[in-house]
Amino acid sequence: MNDQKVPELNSNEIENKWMKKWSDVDLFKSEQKPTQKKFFIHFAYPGVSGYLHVGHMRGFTYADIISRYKLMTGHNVLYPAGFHASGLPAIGLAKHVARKDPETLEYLRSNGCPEEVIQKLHDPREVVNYFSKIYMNEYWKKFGFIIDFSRVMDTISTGYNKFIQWQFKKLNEKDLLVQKPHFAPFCPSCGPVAVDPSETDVAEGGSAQALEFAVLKFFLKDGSILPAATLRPETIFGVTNMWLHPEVNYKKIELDDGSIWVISPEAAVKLEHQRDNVKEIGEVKGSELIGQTCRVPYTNEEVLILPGDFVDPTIATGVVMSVPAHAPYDWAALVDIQKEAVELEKNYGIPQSDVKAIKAISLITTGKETTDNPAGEICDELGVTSQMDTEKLEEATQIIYKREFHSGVLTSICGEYTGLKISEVKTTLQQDLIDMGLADTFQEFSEHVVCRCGQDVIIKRIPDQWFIRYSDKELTETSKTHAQTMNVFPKSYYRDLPAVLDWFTDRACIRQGSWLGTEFPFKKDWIIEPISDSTIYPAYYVISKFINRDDLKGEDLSDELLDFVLKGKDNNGGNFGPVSRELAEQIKSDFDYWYPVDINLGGKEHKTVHFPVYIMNHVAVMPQDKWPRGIFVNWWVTQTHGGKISKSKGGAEPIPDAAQKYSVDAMRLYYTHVASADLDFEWDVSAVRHYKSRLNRIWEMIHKLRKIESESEDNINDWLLSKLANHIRSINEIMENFDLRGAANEIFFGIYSDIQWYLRRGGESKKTIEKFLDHWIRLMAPFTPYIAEELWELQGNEQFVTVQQLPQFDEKYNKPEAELAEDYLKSNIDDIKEILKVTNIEPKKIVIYTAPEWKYSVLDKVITSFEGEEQFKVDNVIKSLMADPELRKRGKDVVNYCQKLGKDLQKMTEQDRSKLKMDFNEFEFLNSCLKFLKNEYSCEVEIVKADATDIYDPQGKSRAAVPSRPAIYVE
RNA sequence: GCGGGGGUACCCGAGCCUGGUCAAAGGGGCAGGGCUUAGGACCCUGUAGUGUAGACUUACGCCGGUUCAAAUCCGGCCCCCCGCACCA
Repeated sequence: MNDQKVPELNSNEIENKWMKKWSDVDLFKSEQKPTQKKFFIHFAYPGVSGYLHVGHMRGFTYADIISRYKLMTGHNVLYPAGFHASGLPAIGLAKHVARKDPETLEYLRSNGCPEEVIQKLHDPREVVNYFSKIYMNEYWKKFGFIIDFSRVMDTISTGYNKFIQWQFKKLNEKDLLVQKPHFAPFCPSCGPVAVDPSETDVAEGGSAQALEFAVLKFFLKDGSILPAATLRPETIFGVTNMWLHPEVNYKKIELDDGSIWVISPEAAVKLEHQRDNVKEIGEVKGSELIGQTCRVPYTNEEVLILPGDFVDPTIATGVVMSVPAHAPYDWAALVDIQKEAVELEKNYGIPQSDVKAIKAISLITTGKETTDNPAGEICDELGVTSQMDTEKLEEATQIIYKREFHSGVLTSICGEYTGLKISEVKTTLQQDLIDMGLADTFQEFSEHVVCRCGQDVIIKRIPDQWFIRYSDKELTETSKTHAQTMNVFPKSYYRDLPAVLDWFTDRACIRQGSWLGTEFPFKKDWIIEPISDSTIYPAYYVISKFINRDDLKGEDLSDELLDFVLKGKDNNGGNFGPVSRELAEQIKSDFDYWYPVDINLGGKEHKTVHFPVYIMNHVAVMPQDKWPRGIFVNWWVTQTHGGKISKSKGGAEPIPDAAQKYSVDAMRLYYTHVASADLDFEWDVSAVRHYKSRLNRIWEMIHKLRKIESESEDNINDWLLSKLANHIRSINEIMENFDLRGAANEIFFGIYSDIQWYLRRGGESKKTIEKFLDHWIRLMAPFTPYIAEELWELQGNEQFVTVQQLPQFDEKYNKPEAELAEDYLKSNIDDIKEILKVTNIEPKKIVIYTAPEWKYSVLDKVITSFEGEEQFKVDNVIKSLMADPELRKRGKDVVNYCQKLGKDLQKMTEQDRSKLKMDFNEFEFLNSCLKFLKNEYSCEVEIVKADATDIYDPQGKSRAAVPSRPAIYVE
């Protein structure tokens, strides 16, 4: 115990040692073991977009801990992994390399990518090849994952393509594919582009949203249409005038229904891509139209067209309707223009009186406004001075929009719509107007989007886009019902899932352009988009094993073979082309053994996209007994001051560097313990270091324990093993609910503090410690496998701890009395501590008085009677007690004690009471702790019975002694 | 907007479903003590307030309610966060 020399914990060395030993014997290759329960777990395979960061390792680590736990609880585990190569990420990186983007090159170099590799990375296939290896060797193997690498696959191999095409044929057979028009981002010179925050394709506007504007048709005298775009079609009832930019040369466009629209040139370009047969037939300058009137659709009012310099021709149609009562911008412009009525008359010949006569028309009431001009009201409040005051106007717009949307109601000027809520009327009114031929729609981004080539990105209509029909009622209902039978973690997501499945609507599933992926079987040159090609892919892990070892080729995956393997259909006489019947049977048998998936683990970003389609596609194309069994969602590791860790911001250090610095075990423990799975946490280097030192401490502790050679028979040994047994019981329960953090807390902190107490109490039994260490090390193994293997070997074991079984709760070690005794001792120590604190005494002598005999017998009787009677009455017990002459002598004391007991008992739980009933000799136990107590306080300690004769009790404290709570005197 | 989550001590973070054992686990930080040549590591103690005896008072976003009893259940309010579609 005193010898401090402990071999240093050299983590990197240990990691390499065990990594090699495991791989030498191919420990993690999964084969069928028909007698064992199988467990199939995988994580949502990462997109190949370059280096991963320390945050990604969180989820992967969870998957590994669960795998290892299952392995150690009698399961045959399959934990495969692959790479999602389709879609944009790999191409995105390759494009950046190809255009020699300095940031990208710097990023590659700083992560240690060799120059000769960088030379090749302009090719997306090279990107996939290179990074697959990095993920496997530098991340997953290093972290000790028990992944079966013989099954690795990616989504751009021939075999995978065949598999996905098969899936789409099945969807089609089930009538779950449909064609209809769709709007998608499009660059007039580059074709389809992706608009997403990573800005792979776009130079600007990655976070833009596609909006659907209502276009209201205002009729000019000559019958042509001024189409005003708005997000608030209901305000049509409040239109007072129109705004056109006087300097813009508006285009006259003829649509295929013969109508003529007057819109800005920018809008004309957009319209061409949103409609068929659009023809430009003329041009008219804004100023030429100003001063004319036009007819408001539906209300048929005639309103003036006025000049508005604020009108932006690049937004929507470049035609704006004015609703001053509810649109702060319009109000401010109206106020401005009314001030300039004189010039207006001069320049455009509009009578001053007409302009000045324009009054805001209110059509919405929220019950809160004091005037019939809410927009004007807000502008006054915020101190808007002119239409140039854009910041305040923006704020005003937000306020009024939000308020009116939530609590607004249409007023009596709105005809048949009077009294309807804004939140409800919006869509119905828009649809009504469209049906009457008075309105249309127009697709537009919420902000400017600029392509890498410099052109503006617009929204294009694709007339015959293919969709997967997730809106299908039966599919949705079946999926919802099934989801409720799944093990979904955390619980919040389990509750959420039915709503998500309901909300999930048809999804455009193919696209054109430079994307990696599988060609859609029903339309040449169109590629299945990357969400849709990764839904039932875990099934492919069963097949990839055979392809990887060359039992068959990717192109051999015929529809017949896949039907046979995945659906058990055997309808062409067992002929699978080049694949032998025997091999087909073997693959099928593997599939039937491993499938369904028990846990699919992924980050929270998958909650509304990947997981729902994962469930729905299984339900759609697989037999019911192959539908997924469980989902585990993990939240993120964020940047130190919040926000996503991102490469561009130079976030956290590369994974291999971190592993080397902090050790794999420490990082694994950090991910697991620093927060629950359903919580984001910040990457915190100093916290990781703390976990490393925690492991160091455990390492040293175990080395110290191993030096103990003696044997003792104290209560403390029973106590330690009992505590351990109960930890084991609770850890097993906790792990069944996948509360990894809770389990880690017990193993690395709870058990540790127990062994500390054991030593402090003078525990020193070699036998006990051996037993203890055997269990403790096994418990650590799923979380910190390297250190566990090393310690396991140190303890003289020859097999891997990885493949041992976790200890199970053993009733024979459960000793409630031993635990009660230590708790009792601790509570006495607490009391003494409290007394010392309050009195500020440096103790020279401590006397502990255990309760007198008669109190024990009173307690006994009161408890019995308390539990025997439904309506407990102290008086009844007192009566029966007084029958005893011995007690009668103490009359008053007995009554007092009884009454107090009665009250206490009522507050107690069953468990507390059962403790009171335990056969426990306080006096003897305290005496056995004398040495310890004297040591703790470095003073004289005496244990006496309160009813012994001639006791030392200068302050009469002994009278306070009751069972389980002795009196204490300190001097 | 639609859907969901959350506000706990100096900080992170358990507990809340199944009310009492909760002045609230665990970790970190800070302070004191021990150990040590010193530092670090490690161990002990403290970390809402009061208290010369093992307690009491005030506390889990705010207000109110249910209950013998509320961090936990119910109602209202304030504030914060996340996902929302072609993006894995």
